[in-house]
Amino acid sequence: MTVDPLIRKLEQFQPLSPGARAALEAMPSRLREYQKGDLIVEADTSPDESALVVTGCVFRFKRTADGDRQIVALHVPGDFVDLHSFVLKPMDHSVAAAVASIVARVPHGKIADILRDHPHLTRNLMWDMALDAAIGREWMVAMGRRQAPARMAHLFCEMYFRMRRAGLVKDGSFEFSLTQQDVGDLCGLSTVHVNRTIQALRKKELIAMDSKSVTILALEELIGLAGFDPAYLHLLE
Amino acid sequence: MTVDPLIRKLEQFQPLSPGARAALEAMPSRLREYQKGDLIVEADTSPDESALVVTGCVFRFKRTADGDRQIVALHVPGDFVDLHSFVLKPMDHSVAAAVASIVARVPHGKIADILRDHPHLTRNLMWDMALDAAIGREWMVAMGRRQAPARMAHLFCEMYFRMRRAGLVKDGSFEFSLTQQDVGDLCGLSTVHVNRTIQALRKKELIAMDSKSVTILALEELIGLAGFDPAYLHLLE
DNA sequence: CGGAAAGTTGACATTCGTCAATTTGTGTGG
DNA sequence: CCACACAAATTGACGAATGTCAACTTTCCG
Repeated sequence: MTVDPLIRKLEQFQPLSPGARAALEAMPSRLREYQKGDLIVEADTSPDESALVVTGCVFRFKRTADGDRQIVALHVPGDFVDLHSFVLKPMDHSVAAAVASIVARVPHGKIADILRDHPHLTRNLMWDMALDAAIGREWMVAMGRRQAPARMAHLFCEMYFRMRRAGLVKDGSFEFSLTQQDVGDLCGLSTVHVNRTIQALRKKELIAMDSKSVTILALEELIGLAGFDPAYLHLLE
Repeated sequence: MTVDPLIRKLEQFQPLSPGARAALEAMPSRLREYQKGDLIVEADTSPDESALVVTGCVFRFKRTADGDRQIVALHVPGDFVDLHSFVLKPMDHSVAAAVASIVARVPHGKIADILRDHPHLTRNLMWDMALDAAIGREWMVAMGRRQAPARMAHLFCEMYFRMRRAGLVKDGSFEFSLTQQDVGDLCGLSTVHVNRTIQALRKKELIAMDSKSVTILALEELIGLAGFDPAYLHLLE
């Protein structure tokens, strides 16, 4: 089912009642497919649905007045991308597909219905919002206080653990077909600098990377370089 | 009353029912006073209360493995500092007083009671959490994509508007007695660079600043330099 | 008055960005 | 299957932004 990864994630906070789980599973949504780069939600609009990643990878971004792009969040299957648009409108940022993705669009009215019928579920969703914010805080630390190699190593560590929670890591590698420019906009670096930093990580044999995926070759060393502590992801295992 | 600024802020989302407002006003809390630098909540602990700023200024910060500090949020009166700790524990960051401050500590149990009795209030609190996240996103853009002068100008613009919402701006100036080192840890810059950048802003006569306060001398120009768009603050006026 | 914390300055090193060119990869039409 | 077109990756040279270190000065407070 399309909501399985979401349910698995939400239950890391507290178990859902059978009724709440059933309500989520029955949650009406339109499935839509997007190609890499497609805009899913545009900044300044006030959507009446929220997007749930089913397959692929989706990011949220803002632009500065002079057109520079900064990616402010990256979402994997099971993530509720813009749950906040349920309460906070208009959108202060845009949402786009990082790779070819399938996204479920859930009407806000339905979310309201489910929360009315299952008040306890509210806590789970607040937990998810809070988790999102915690990831954002860690990105702030990375951008403000880590230099390029550690910053990118940190990104790869985070994606490794988040993809693993979604069950999408095999033999240390996971799908990651972002452009080096995308990575630059993620980390607040220029494309050229991203390129050189990736080469350094490769030379140290910490990661392998092609246009489709990233492979973690030496997790411990990568964690050390990044100064990574997975606590903020609130993983179970 | 200590919760007045909070109520005023929450009603920017949607009006509170008289019952909900009364419940907030009657919300039990211990008032505590902190001196500049005092730790209010420590990272890795699991507090059973959340902090509400009554007076002063409070920030949240994380440290990297090698001890560097990054401030990830700054809170003015009326802000619920760590509402997320209601659902997300343990804390992934610490909270400290940026200046001498009075803080109300509200037990999570009481928050749960109020939300049970006034389910609609939940939306207002989710809105507040979402607003917090929106501010964080804007900081990410600043740290990733703006250089020092614009980054600091952006900080001053944001604080100007947030302090104004809290009713704390007079003649373009507001209390701001952070150290230049604090500002560096806010913006992801070194103390020396902060110093030089402030001097540049002064020379352009955009701001005036002493150890206690900031005065905005030329708001329009400052906004232009920062590339500031207040939309993300969801101000009413 | 004394001392510590904060602010300021100069010299210098490093990181990172920009520009422009080149190479590699990838998909499409013939 | 080949040739072309275009996007992405890579490279080198250079300049700009920012960090570091070590002084020195000012402010604040007891």
